[in-house]
Amino acid sequence: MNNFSSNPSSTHDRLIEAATEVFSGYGLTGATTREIARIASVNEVTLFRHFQNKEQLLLAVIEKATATQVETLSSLDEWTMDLRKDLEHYGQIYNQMLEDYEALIRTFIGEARRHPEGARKLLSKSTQLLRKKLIDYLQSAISLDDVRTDVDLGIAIDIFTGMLLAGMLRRSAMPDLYNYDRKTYLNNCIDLFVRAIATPSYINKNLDNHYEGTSIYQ
Amino acid sequence: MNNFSSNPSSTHDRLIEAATEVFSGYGLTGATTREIARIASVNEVTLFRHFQNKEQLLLAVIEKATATQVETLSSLDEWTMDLRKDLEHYGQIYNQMLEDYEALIRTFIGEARRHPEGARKLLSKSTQLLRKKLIDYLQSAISLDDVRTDVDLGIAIDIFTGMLLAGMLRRSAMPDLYNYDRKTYLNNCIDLFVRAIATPSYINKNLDNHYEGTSIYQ
DNA sequence: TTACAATGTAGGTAAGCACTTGCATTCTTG
DNA sequence: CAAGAATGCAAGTGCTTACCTACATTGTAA
Repeated sequence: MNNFSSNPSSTHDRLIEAATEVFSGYGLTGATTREIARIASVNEVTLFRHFQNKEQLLLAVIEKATATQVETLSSLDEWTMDLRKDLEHYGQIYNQMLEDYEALIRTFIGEARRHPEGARKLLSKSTQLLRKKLIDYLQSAISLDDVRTDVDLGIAIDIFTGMLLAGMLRRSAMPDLYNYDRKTYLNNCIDLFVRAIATPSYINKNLDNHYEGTSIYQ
Repeated sequence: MNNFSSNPSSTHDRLIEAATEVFSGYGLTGATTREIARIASVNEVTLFRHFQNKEQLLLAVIEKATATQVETLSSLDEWTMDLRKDLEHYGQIYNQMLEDYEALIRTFIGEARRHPEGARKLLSKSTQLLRKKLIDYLQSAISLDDVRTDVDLGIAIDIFTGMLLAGMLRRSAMPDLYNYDRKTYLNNCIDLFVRAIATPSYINKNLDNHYEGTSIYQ
């Protein structure tokens, strides 16, 4: 469900798309302007007519990608206030985004330390947006007595998104090594997370089938 | 015949060390044999006398790194059978390993898809060792009624190590963006994880200070 | 001392890279 | 149609790369 591109036929946009593909596939240093031009079905000289150099092209790729991500996330705002259901929804969207941009994300994880300063900052933009949204949501879930008051929401969110990121990396790097699929992993993440941050009352009402009869609480 | 020994500061070993440093810092494609030789204080020709080509050198680097990791993990076997304490211990060791090999791990995450087949398999070796150990441990914790029976241990472990991996990546890529330190993050991961997989009885006995008096279980 | 293995030095090759120049061709638009 | 803008094409520049060849120097062990 790759969702780059807005005006596919313009040379400028085709170059950005091609660059996204090549940067993703060969890394920032491994990508060549020749190959990018070839993929865009454009002469290499044209590439340099549109972008001053390779780095400017990279910046354009980043800008486009983060804009798309932010756009996707901004359209999300309907909460059902059912903790487990809402997290599932968000988790799915976020996970989809991770998979769409898998190659690019990998590339940046690998080269973030040594390459353009702006890259990191631009990348963190969509991350921060999601983070803020989820924190606000969990805050309201606390008001409903669904989430415990002694949870550090910022860290919890980072752990949650981290689980999904790590899952994506694992899945795509060694697909045959683990005997469960994306959906199963996602469900386990959410179950695990909800169980970890929810109040006993929420857990008792919504989750436990195994232990409700044998509870030691009294 | 070439009979290069494994003398501590032998040319061979110095080359591997230097290669580790340069591969880590510049990426697999970005690393140059010139720079590796320079760091090893060795002529570039000597590098090619010891390793047939750049790729063989890379394989040697991987082999050494995973051997070190496996060695570290193998020396871990004393469990106290205090779930939270044991996970804390393991989490610290694992996290330390992640930080020690941060640069190399980043590089491989970035280039695992397009580079030597053996790399992935070698990398997964130490991962799998740890995974197996932790699964066995959690299995015994189930016997003690500390961990719920309806937890998929394999997935749970992957989620746990994933949280730590993601934390390391986040910390090292954008250190100033998050207002908590490694130790705090680690503690939160473990708390969260234990609370997610433990039985109500374990949680009640070992964790809850806030809710024990107001439990809705009856 | 002799012999040999490990290393250094100097120079080179063939390829690939980002990026440029000059000019011809097409496309768009008034 | 006319004119300017966007693109193609051929060739080339200067640099860097992995890797090689030939020969000289050192350290070590018999």
